[in-house]
This record gives sequence, structure tokens and C-alpha cells, in this order.
Amino acid sequence: MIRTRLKEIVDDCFRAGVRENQWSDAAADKYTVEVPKHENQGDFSTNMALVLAGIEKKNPREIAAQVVERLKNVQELIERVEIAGPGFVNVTIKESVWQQLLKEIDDQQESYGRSDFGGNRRVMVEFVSANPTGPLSIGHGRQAILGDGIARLLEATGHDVYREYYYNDAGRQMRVLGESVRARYLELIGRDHEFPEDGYQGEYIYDIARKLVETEDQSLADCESVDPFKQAAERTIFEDISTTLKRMGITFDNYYNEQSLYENGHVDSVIKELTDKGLVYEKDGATWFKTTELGQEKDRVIIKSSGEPTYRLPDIAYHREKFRRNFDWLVDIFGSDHIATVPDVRAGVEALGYDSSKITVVLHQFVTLMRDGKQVKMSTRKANFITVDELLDEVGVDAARFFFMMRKPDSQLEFDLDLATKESQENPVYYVQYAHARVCSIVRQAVEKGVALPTTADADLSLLVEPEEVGLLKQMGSFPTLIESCAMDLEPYRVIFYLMELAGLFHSYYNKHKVISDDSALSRSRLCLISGLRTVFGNGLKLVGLSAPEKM
RNA sequence: GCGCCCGUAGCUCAGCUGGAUAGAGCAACGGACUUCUAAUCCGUAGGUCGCACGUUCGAAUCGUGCCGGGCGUACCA
Repeated sequence: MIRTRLKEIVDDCFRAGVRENQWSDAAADKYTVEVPKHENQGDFSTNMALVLAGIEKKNPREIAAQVVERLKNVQELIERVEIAGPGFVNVTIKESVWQQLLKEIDDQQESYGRSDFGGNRRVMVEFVSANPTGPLSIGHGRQAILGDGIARLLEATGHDVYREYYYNDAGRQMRVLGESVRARYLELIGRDHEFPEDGYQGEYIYDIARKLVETEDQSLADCESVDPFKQAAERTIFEDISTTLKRMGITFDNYYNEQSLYENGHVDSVIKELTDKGLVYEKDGATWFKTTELGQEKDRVIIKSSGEPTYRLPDIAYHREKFRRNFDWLVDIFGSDHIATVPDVRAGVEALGYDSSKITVVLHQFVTLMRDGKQVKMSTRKANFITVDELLDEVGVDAARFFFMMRKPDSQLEFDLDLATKESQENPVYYVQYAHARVCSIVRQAVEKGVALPTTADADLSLLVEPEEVGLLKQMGSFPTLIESCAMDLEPYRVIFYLMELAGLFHSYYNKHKVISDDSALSRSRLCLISGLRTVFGNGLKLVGLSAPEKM
């Protein structure tokens, strides 16, 4: 990676300055090497002189001059070094360095952009985790794509990723679900029934009940327990959910259920341990967790006076199990409505002797669905919501993935159905895919015209001197760095922005320059560039789970 | 009330953890297909970065206080 190599050179320069008492080493690790905003500011820029000047109380431009003197003598990589603005040192890289990048891409192919910097660390990504009370909603869709994007990034950077889906099958929600199914079942067989006040009203409840009538006939009419209804609902709904997820290309290594935490005694043992540590007490018939002793504002109920635990308790037990299962890093993807559980879980595992800093929580904001310029209001219980399945029917998998991933998690996501449905033009999904298809088309043309596809060895890469070509090379060269930083920050949306930018550069280039021409030497060089682009577009698209069509 | 997130072009959003002249896409307007796919390109226009102080060589970015929106603040998950 070119930036990394340059950073090493700049670091050497810094250390040499320290050795010769030009400056102290107080600025070590404080300065950066970055890509500047404007084109006339070189390929990379370091703020070392500015940082040093702040510490040493010296004139930044004077220090910059010293930095320049040192870098000037470096033969490797560097074409030109200059001082700019308040004291930036701008470095221009030799064109040949960019051109040689194509060899690297050619060698690495599918693995260009991948790295092993994760060191095979075992990381669990927990996401979706929707309770099986109904079809996946739009909000779950965002989470599914976000979590999957994060998982893919971590895989690409050498982490050992385990995807897990956690669901609550023990609580009140599922009981209400079972009661809702029972009511519909009784209704269908013509018995008296009372629909629960806060029951689930969706049409899918009838479907489940209808199935029960088919398989069980009237045998459940006088059944005391809701369990058969609950189980039937859970089974059917889960089938639906996993079908939907598969449609989006998402699979899990494991589904973990709350019930098992009770069956295996994990919940009890959490209570016991916390009690032993004096962090639990009884009040008003409920059991409380002394979170105030762990830095929070108030204590929290972990077992209700009814005897049922609150969500906190199994959540803590579950996270302790994650630690016990020997993961090095726990990534939780939650909707922002679940934010309240985060401090409780952290406090809980911390109290149980685990290092909560190994948990990273990615919270994402809500999705608002827009149709005809107006917001579509939704509620799961009332069942007037658009499911992920319906969305996929309407806009397709690629558009759904693209739109869900396009925004940073902190922002509310406005999903414009009209825009995503549009088959063309304004729809940004096609912009990137079209770039890939175009690249593939050029390759096809070359083959048809009998132009042998060159390897980087038998092309003169020094012919790639057009500004658009060098610009493309630079963008292609930053791909591996980008993937690493996206993975580290758990931000798949930036991959989308990168690809859009690369596509923009390519489309401009395409409109201005001909790849296959009478000049066979030039054609060969440009075909190498095109072939590199195909690799980067293909790798990038696949990395975020989008298809890379060869024709459109 | 308190906690977290958001506020940047008419709309939807970037802005790489404090840098150099504020960036895209869409919408608007004007151009480019006998030439590797026009699902594309080129150009024009569009801004008190919510407001006000503060921190410093330098702030959209950091701090404080307001304003506006979202989500929490359950013996719901």
C-alpha cells in the first residue's frame, strides 16, 4: 500500500530529525499522512510541521522547510515535495508508482483489498435478533444489511467471524403471540374466543391458525396451555424470517434462544453470582440489580414481582455466555430503541468479571419509509407495515442492500420507495453496477476484435499518463486502505461512497478516452487498467454483498 | 427534567476523528449518441455548515449554553 510505504518514509524522516535534535519526539504518532482535498496539493500531505510547531513553539513553515530538505533526498516513491499553506508538506508520488499498482492488482485478483490485519481474531457479530412475532420490518432490514456488511468487512480483513441471531422466546411478547394465534384458531373453528387486547392483528396470524386447523383439526380447542400455539407461530414465522434473510444473501452461524439460558441454568447462576457480590436486593416484591453501585443513575429491576425476569437479566446472561464461548471481540448491532440495555449489559458483565470494553455496540437510527413524498407510518402490532419481503419484491435485493447500507448508522435513513423502484436514471444503485458492466463490455469487445487480453507484463504501463488514468489509479490504490479503515470503524457505508466515486471517475474517463484504438500499445496498457478496474469494482461490490453484473 | 443520536445547497446525504478555496447525487437550466452500452458524460446555477459564545496559528469538526427533530428514560424487548 502506497500510503503505508510513504508513512514509513515520513516516520524515518521524523526519527532522523529527533536524532539530530531538530525537534523532540513529543509529536510521534500525532501527525498524519493524508490525502489532501485539492488536486494541486499533491498526492499525500503531512501536517508534521504544524504539529511540531505547536509543540515546539516554532514557526511551522521553518520546520516544514526542514522536513522538505529531508524528504527531498528520498529516491523511493517521491517525485516532488513542497511546502504549502500554513506549513503542510505536500508529496507528489512518481507516476510510475501508480502505474505499477496494476501489477499488484493483477497478482492479487480476488484478494486485492483483503488483508490479514485482523490476525484471525474471533469476533461475534450479533444482529437482526428480531423476535419471531411477525415478518421482518423495514427497521430489521436495515439492521440485517448493516450487520451483514460489517461481518463481510471483518471477514475481508482477516477476522474469524461468527454471525449470531438472538431471540427472546421466553417472555411476554411470545405469550401474547401465542394467545393471538389461539384466538384466531378458535375463531376459525367457530368457538368462543377473546382476542387479546394488545394481540398481533396481522393477517399472518390467521395463516398460522389456519395451518393448525388443517393439522390439528379441533384437538386444540380446549387446550389449556398456549404452548402449542406459541410453538406453531414461532416455527412458521422463523421459517419466513430466514427465507427473507436468505433472499438478501444473509445466513447465520447460529440462532441463540433465550429459553436455553434458563434451561441451562445460566440465568440462575447470574443471579447467584450477583447476589454473592451483594449487588442484588429485594424490594416491592421484585428483585433489583444495584446498578447505582456500578455508576448508573438508578437501580434496575431484573425480576418482576410476577416472577418473570426483565429483558436485562437474560441479556446479561447471554453476553456472559458470549465471553465464555471465547470470542475476542463482541459486536452488537442494535436499533437505537434498544439503547437502554447497553449500560445494563456492560455493568452486568463487568460485575461478573469480564472486560466490557470487548463489546462494541453499533446503534442504528430508524428507517422512515417514503412513498409519494410522504412518510409511511407503521406499527408491527397493528400490521400496517411494509415487510422486508414486500420491499424486496418491489425494489429487488441489490437496491434494498444499497439503500440500507448507504447511510451511516447514526443518521436516520430515509428510504424512498419511489426512487428505489425507479428502473433507471436517478437510482444510484445502477451507477456502480453499470460501471462494472461497462468495464466487462470493453473486455468483451477486445476479445471480439481479436485483441488479446494483455497481462501487465506485456504492456507498457508508462503510457497511462492521462490525468483521468492517474486519477483512477490513485483511487484504485486506496481501496485496501479504505477496506481496513471501514472494517476497523465498522462502517460499511463508506465502501458504497468509495464505489460511487470510482464509478464517477471511470464514467468520465470512458466518455473522454477510447480504450481500444488503432494504437495497439496504448490499447494494451489501457486494457490493463480496465482489467484492474474490473477487479476493484467486482471485489468492492461483492464485499458489500451486491451483485456485479457483466451486462445490463 | 435527564441520557444518546441528528441539524451542511430546494430534497437526500458525504466531509477520512482540528487543517489549506465547503463536496456529491437528485431536482432546475443548457449541451454531447454514424465512434468500446446515453442506466453515461460535459457545463451553469444553488451555502450566514441550526443559533450564540468559547478553546487556538486554524472549527462544519472540539467545549458550554440555547433552538428544532428522533429514540430512550418500564416490574415491554
